[in-house]
Amino acid sequence: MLLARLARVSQEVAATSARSRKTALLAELFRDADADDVPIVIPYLAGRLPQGRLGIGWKLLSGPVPAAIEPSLTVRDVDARLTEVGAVTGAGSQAERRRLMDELRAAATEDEQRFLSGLLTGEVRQGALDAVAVEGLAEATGAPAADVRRAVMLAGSLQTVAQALLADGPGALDDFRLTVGRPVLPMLAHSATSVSEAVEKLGACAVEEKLDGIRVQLHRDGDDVRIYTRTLDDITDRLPELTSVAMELKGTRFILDGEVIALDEDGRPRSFQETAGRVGSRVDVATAARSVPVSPVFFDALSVDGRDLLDLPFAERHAELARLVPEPMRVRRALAHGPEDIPPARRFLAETLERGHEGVVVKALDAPYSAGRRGASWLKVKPVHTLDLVVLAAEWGHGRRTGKLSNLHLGARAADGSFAMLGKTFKGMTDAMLAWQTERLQELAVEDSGHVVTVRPELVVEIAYDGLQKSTRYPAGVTLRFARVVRYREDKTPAEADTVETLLAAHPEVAP
DNA sequence: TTCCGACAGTGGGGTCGCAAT
DNA sequence: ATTGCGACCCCACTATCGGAA
Repeated sequence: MLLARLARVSQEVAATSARSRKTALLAELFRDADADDVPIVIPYLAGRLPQGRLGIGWKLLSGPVPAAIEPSLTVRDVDARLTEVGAVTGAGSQAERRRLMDELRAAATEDEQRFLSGLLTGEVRQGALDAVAVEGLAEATGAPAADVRRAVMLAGSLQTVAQALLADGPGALDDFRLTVGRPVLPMLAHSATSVSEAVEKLGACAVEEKLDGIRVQLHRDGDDVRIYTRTLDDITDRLPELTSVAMELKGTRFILDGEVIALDEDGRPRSFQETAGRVGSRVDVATAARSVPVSPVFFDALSVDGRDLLDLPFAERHAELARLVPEPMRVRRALAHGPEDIPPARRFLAETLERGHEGVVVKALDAPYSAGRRGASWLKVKPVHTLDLVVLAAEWGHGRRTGKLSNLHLGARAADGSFAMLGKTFKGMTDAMLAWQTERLQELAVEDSGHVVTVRPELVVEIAYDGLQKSTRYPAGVTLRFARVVRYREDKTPAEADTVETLLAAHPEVAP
């Protein structure tokens, strides 16, 4: 298949907002694709590369290269050339990669160049990722969409399912079963604002500690242990202590779902930054493991002794987990049978926070494991802090926010009367707020670099955030975690905004 | 007709690894 | 040694489509 065809379809998909039309366009494309094209076409459409990380970013794509007039590149050509670029390492590699990329871009037409840049910098934005592609694939092959979706969850990737489907037809879906050693997309949680809201919604449920660590899926098949992240990357080599744990558990064939977290001597959680740094270290793992050991905490069992547990109710899966994993390695939990158990569930949340954890996840006891979905049967509850901060600047938005001032620079009052920047946020804004702030901030503008509009610090905005973390980037030495806009406070003056001092006092554990 | 679940988009900060400076 | 880039951890929230109620 020609890259030009892919680029054109991608543009057409982006141009329509109707999901049914997107699905139809993709179905048509899949019908025309060779089975060999599919492992490339599918990830390209979702803005991914089959090779995973290639080390090609905006820097390598900068500068104009004359475009070809006639399309000649096939998707397989492009894939092979990108593999070649990714394989270049060592001294002088930057220049060689540059040369190869310029060569590739010169072989592409203008439309193809645009698609390639989008692909390599993560800006495909056509309003169709894997979920829409699943629908398109079902339409193209006549397989039921639900069956395709399930096969994708179990295979952990759409492209392998697509390839099998297009080569062998709907019957190929039967080959995708839960397999120990092959990662499954993990189930995710929605948010709830309170424990009572979550319990009322779910009925009989477990209230479990939410640990601020790294999600892991642990597979053991005899002597073979594999560990995967939320995005199904294999991190087995980075967590030797988890492999030891897997070998000591009672069963010999299982898939468990859990979290790893670094704890201090008292069993209190270390900061997320420490856990993430540890899990991210892959060069000298032994040293990293000595200075920041991590502990696993499991909360679900997907497969035990060759039995697929995904469709069992959570209560039964947890019983299997309890058979395999001793108490200290299972997440702490409390059971709630209905609204009458809301008070003890609230106490459990309070105790969890007291122990230094993030919050709780409330899980319906009768729900199956919805792999790869943000199931409504898991609800997380975390405390929210708010602050009144001053807008110092704003950045021009991209994509659907083009022409709108989007990303706000936030400041708190410092001791000397100036404002100390604490971070940025683009979250929580409605379209109406975006329109309003674009107008208002331009009235307050003192400078526009084309990217950042600096304003007089006069506008107060209420910001919600999850906590404070250390920062080397911002002057106060701290930054807000997951900051989002709640509302503008036109009733407040900058002199009434919160101060750095009170913020640090509220979070003594991270104060510099 | 209204409601609601699922999805995509919009990017945030931090840390690590690697190559270049 | 330091800096810049890319990858990948964590993540909240809104808008929209289209099926369910």
